[in-house]
Amino acid sequence: MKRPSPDITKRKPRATAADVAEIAGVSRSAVSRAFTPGAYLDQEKRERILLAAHELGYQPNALAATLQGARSNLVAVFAGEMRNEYDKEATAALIAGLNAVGKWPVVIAGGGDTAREAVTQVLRYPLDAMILRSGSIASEIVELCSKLNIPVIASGRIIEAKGVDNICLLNHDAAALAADLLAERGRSRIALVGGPGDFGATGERRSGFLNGLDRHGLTLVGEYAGNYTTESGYFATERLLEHAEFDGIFCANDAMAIGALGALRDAGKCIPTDVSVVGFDDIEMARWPGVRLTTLRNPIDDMVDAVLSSLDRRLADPNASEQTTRLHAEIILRDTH
Amino acid sequence: MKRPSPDITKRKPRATAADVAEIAGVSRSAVSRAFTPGAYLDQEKRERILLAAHELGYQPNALAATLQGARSNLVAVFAGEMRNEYDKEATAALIAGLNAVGKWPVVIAGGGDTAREAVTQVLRYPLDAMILRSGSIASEIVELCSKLNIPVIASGRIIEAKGVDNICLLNHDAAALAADLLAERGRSRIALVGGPGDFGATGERRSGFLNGLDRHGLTLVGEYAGNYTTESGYFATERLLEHAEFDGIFCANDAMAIGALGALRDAGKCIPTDVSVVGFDDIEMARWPGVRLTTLRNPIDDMVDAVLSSLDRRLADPNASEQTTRLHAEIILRDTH
DNA sequence: CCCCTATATGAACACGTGTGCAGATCTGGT
DNA sequence: ACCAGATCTGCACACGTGTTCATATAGGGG
Repeated sequence: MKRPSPDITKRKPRATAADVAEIAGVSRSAVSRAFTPGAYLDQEKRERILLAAHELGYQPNALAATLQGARSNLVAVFAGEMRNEYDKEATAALIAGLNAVGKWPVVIAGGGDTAREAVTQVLRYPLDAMILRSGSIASEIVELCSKLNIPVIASGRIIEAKGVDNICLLNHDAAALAADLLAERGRSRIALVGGPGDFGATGERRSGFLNGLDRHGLTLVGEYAGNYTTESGYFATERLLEHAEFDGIFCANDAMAIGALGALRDAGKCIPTDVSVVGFDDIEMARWPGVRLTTLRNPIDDMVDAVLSSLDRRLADPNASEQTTRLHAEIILRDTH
Repeated sequence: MKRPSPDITKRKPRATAADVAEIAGVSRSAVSRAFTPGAYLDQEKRERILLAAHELGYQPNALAATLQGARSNLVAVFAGEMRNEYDKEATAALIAGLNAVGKWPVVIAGGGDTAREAVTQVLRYPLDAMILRSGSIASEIVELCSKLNIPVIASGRIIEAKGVDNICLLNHDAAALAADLLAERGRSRIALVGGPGDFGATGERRSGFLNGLDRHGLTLVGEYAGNYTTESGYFATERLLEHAEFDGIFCANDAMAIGALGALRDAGKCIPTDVSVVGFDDIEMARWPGVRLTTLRNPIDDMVDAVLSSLDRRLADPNASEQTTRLHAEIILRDTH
């Protein structure tokens, strides 16, 4: 009954297989086998062990198991700043999806130096994979993971690197659909609220939209860049109203489109009679009464499915070649076009 | 140079301290010491080791360290369904806060049986703590954690149980402030959009509001329960407009208040001239142009600070007595009251 | 020269688990 | 009664780490 460490600040350690073995009157190996389906073990003995385990709240320590080569089932998710609604919805769905298949997401939020340090620290754990939902410091992360043989899955942007799987929307095609929509409504004086240049999808959506307009012989009458927040959409639209006359406007995401709706209404415009508004993403808010935004759905469920299947593939065969999955947007017609 | 397991499906294992020791020409112990600040180790040798480690991308396996009694720094966060904006914002902030102090959140989303199973699985890891942001299956979780000596911190609801710390807003007092606000504006015919009964804060906010009204000699002219979504706020307000005449309305959260704004405007009411609207939480959207909702701030930063300091306290002294931290709401005056 | 101390180093152990191995027991067929 | 095979069980090892322990080396004061 010796207590090697009478340190009062230390928590009583959790029950171990040896503890269970003792009170169940069996060997430690038997306890391990009781938790291993298909292992040879007397039925009556197994029940006795599980009962004892339940009493103590014992479960095998997943980390100790890792040392024998078992998968950790821990997956790092680098979520970035999550400043806009779409990012939050997508991350929440991804977490739920991982949970559903028995993978446990260790989530890193934020950016800059804090995130860099966080990623480094998290890599001290034996991760099954790293999922990137933010592009910041991506190349450093990829390099670190590659040294550690940790598969990387990028979602929402393309990262060209060895061993990185990509899941990304066909932004170009989707934005072209927005142009079709406005043209078919007979809109001819079109404005654009774009995004910041440091995000890959911004350029794809812009060029896709311009391409689509071109197919209908249309060009932009005005353009202003926001930063994907609602406030910036409001502000951008105010500026556009000052300098140009337009009857259709495409915003590179829904948050900005909702800002645009506010600015147009405050300016006395009637939607969609005076101006058609088309957004991008189909966030929850776009469905709300009083908003009912026409938009292009950036399909979160498809994204999660693709990430999970990519994860499966990579775990089954670590040497599998890189794979890029491109997702298709769907037109959602509501009341603003 | 023997390969005990030529299994092609198995990933090449990460570098270990022994690998680093070999290429640096030192003992394995020296490698461990190189990563332990303050340990006796020749300066030149330490540099050589760190260089070799960097080359291999080596970092000590945090889980193996756990076996010697080190903290895992893993913290489970049970986030629930995250159906409304406030939950998403609060969870994102909590994750970022944990990251900032070197704790790594393993996030569980969802509810029901899936969540129950998920919690059980996650408890196989040696967690530093369990943070609850959802009340569903709370009592089961608390019992499991108590057996495993894992401290539990509940945020957003009070859980009366041994070893559980609580962080919770003073909902009653805050809702009473909303009543003051409406009364001071001279509103006399007041309606309420409440929440579902299975959430503790709902009752506190309702009784606090009624109490506040009573202090001004006012009573409700109408009441309808929503489910904390914007759609339900819109619907509830429509119903209230059918059956009662009111000039002030309090909604138990901002999402429903925003729905109420939509319903009131669609009914031709002018805000705040005809009707004052007060929400609860101060989500990001409440600040948006075109919304500018008057509301009561449910202070996320304070919540995160309280959770972190509770975590600190619990880790420093596992036998510390339970602690309940009550947070204060702040009145945010904008354009709807 | 010796002695004491501060510094440096590697061997060995402990942590909790899964599993290979060898031995024990049981089953059923001749 | 005997043997082959199936079923069961415990011992011992490996996994990657931090730390104690004993030992070795260097430095400084007498």
